[in-house]
Amino acid sequence: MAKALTSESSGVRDTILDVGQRIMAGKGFSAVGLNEILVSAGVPKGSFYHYFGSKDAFGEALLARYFDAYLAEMDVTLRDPAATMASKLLIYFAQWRSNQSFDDCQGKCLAVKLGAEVVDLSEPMRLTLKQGTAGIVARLAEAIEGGIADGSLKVEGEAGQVAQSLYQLWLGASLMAKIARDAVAFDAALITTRRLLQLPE
Amino acid sequence: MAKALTSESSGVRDTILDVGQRIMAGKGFSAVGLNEILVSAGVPKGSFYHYFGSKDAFGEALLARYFDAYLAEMDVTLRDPAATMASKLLIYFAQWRSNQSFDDCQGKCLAVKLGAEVVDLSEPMRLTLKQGTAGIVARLAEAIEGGIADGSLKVEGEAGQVAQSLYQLWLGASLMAKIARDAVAFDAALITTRRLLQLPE
DNA sequence: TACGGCACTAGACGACTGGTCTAATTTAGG
DNA sequence: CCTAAATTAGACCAGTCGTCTAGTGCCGTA
Repeated sequence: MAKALTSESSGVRDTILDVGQRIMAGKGFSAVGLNEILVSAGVPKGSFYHYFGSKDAFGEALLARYFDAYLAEMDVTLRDPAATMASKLLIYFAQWRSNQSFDDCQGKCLAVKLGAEVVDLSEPMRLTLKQGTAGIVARLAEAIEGGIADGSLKVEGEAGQVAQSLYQLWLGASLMAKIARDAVAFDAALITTRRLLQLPE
Repeated sequence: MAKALTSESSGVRDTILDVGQRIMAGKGFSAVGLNEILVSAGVPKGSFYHYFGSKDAFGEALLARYFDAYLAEMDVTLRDPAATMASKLLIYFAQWRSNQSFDDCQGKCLAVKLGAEVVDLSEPMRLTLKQGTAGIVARLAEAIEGGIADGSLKVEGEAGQVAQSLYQLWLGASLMAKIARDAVAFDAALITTRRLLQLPE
């Protein structure tokens, strides 16, 4: 019955994760009760503690799964051999922007939505976040180095430092976009991104 | 009794706000119950609803008060006539960094800590956040224009766009600092800040 | 001194939700 | 058909926000 409503990729555990991610991406971690997730997933409460040790452990699994998928998609975007590194980076940021669009629902970036809240709540969740964001920055740094190598972009200073700054810039832009509920933050971030990578406007 | 523990600047209302801010800056909004705040403040529940209509209204007052104080302090920092605009901006960001230090408690920036969580929870809180952050960006833009005028810095493009990007950059840096629990994010942000303002390293 | 009215405090209470856990049930294997 | 593991049902109580009724103390006025 309720199963048909979900993607039902591989059993109850993933269903809970799917639904939980959708709801928590909207309302945050603490504000969402297990009940809401479980009812919406059509899964009885008792099952939850069969698959997860606690709400915190659930949050950790949720973040880990999220970053796995995120990094995999990022690799797809940045690995295309038919494009310059600079253009692939611009595509990546364009995707970022549209992922945070307000049409479907605002903001699927869990680092922004849950990061600040969860970091002081659970050490395992913090470490998962730390590892995931480090992976993103590392890929960005690699892409920048690739762009220098293929001549499609230039940076002042170290690629790693620029990568870190770019990620922070877009993280902050996502937060501002959520606060202001418009996209001007992304416009500003994009202009600054081009400037830092010394790309034509 | 319990009064002596607080600053007791001007009555119960401010005490509740003081204590609430301290606790929520650590644990977030939803994760903190009124009880915890009120017990810690030595104020009975009945008083709370005399001063505030609801928890949401309380959060709104909290944010409004926070931004008032923040903008006032920012004005003090940026208004000193004896320094160049560039050096005042650098002082501002140095203050930002030390405000988010891990010694006392990590992170007093409520825009980072509460922003993403609260924005989808309460429209009044969102608008307070929007107004407050807009005030910060406006002052930053003004300072950049002043710095161009006094010759202490230069920017490519519009001052407002650079101001917006700088704020986003530091917002993101604060989030990363919370996640990683170190200050490398601020180092990166500072280097990029100097670059965007065309200041010597 | 007496009174009336107001600002505020006190904290019990209700209706409900939170996460957690144990006991019961279903399911699968031999 | 019996055992053992996988899964579920729902009890459990501490905690949630918010309401409500007394009660306190302090005014200004007379």
